[in-house]
Amino acid sequence: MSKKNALPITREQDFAAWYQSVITEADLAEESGVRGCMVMRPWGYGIWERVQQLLDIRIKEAGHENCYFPLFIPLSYFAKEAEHVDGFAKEMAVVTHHRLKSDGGNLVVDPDAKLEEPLVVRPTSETVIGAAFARWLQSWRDLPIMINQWANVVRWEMRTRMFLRTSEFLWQEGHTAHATKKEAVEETLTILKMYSDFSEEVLGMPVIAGEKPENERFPGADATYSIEAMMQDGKALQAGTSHYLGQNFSKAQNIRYQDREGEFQHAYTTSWGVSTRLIGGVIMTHGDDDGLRVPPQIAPYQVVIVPMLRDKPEDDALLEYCANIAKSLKQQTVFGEKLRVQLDKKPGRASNKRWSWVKKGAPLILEIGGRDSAGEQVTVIRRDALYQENGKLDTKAMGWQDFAEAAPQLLEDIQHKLHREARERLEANISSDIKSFDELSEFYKKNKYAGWVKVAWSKPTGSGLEQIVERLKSLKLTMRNTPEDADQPDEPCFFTGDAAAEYILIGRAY
RNA sequence: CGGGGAGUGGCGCAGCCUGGUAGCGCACCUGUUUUGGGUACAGGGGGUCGCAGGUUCAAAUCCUGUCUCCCCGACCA
Repeated sequence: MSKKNALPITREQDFAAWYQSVITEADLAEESGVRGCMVMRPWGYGIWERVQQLLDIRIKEAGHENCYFPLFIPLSYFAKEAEHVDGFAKEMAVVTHHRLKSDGGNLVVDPDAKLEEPLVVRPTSETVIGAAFARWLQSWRDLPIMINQWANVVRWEMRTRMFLRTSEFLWQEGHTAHATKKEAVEETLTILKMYSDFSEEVLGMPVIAGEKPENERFPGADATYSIEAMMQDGKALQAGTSHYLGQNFSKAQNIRYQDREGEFQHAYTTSWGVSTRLIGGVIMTHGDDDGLRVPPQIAPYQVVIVPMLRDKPEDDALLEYCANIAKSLKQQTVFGEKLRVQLDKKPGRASNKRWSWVKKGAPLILEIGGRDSAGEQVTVIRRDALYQENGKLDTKAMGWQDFAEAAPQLLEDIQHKLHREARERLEANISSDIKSFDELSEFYKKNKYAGWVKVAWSKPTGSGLEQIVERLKSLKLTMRNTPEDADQPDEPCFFTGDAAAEYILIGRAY
């Protein structure tokens, strides 16, 4: 039976257009008129705030403190780390003047107000934070330094997509300095684990954590680790990265200290971040043809009450009934926090309001009309299970007190169900039985949503690596990462036939 | 940055080729009707056509420049 969906387009028809329509229809964000910059609307920003709150707790529990560094970085700071500046030079926004003047009614940049030294709008803060580390660090007693900041950064990308790659984006960037390589590597991996757990547990977004190949490293890093999520079209999304920077930045920026013997030593540093890109990941992990499905832990509202108002005097009594239920629900605890409830009092047809909450992806929607209040009931809609088998909307009437008691469990069920669904999809779409390049080519030609392929490889460097990258590129493929928990391969290198060093995941990527 | 497409009331579009100062659907407002599932009818408000310049008696329509968005490519912690 043909069922009408809330979105104008389905994932099957056109995944990219579907993604755009979720963002529009769920009121997550919109274009701003400035290239690659978006306005985040309350529902979209509310999800980001939840991500911030919950991740911030974990960052602090892991021993870091928050602080804030300036948006502008003197151009000269970038000159110090050669690889780093090479990596970012092509995408930096630069401030060169500090004043406008009126020229025949038009505002123009005042050429007399040129800055002595141009200021870069930070694309990331290693350089400015490194300069601070150099000041802060004198003695071995000052280590480790473990800080984090929540900030916006700007990268002038050629091609932008809402949430996935915007010119300006919001993120957290952690920066640490340690006395030993061992400690710094441990920190890098601790954060990788933190990101991976956060993604699975809070976002319900399954990921593969592992090390990026050399060619995908952060500019200036000795090692880059990532969590890679699989979108519903089978493409990979690099959802978070953790970098071991070795002594590259500390040597370039003179981040050093005197050890117990009085000798000068350079510190070992790390940096790591996740961004608003996570929201793009959540959309493409949990969204369906009726819009977004927000995992309860990050839903700004977990239960939305839609009263069936009729613009008549009896509305007052209905609203009072709903307000009481909202009050009672708000006293419930779920995931260790107070339940978040919204009573949607906006005038308008209940059915319109319901579909708007469906599209936004509120986990539980309660529709409450006169018949419900008379029977002390509520009508419950689960966003993760909208339809019955016959294609009709699945609504279930419950006593309101029963619902209030059951709500925390229902929300936990939804959280787990979304995660499990996505986890199964991830696992089902990693192929490890492809053994030749021709097969690989055929595989991605045949399957629209092919997912990833796991192969053994010899991990060459230099031109050997370059060749592999080029061959993969011809199929629009990239190496994602080497899964942390992968075994040692007992088969030859997929690309060269030499002895293999490790397994690596290959896929198309955002 | 290269190739393609597009910018017309809040949204989606027609008009542009063959210049003559805007039209449709949805949304919105008012009224009536209806109402446990995205009600129906009637009436109404709102735009000078992305921006700038040019051609012309006259420009949404032609020309030039520019900005933004979408798709493909290159690029991409």
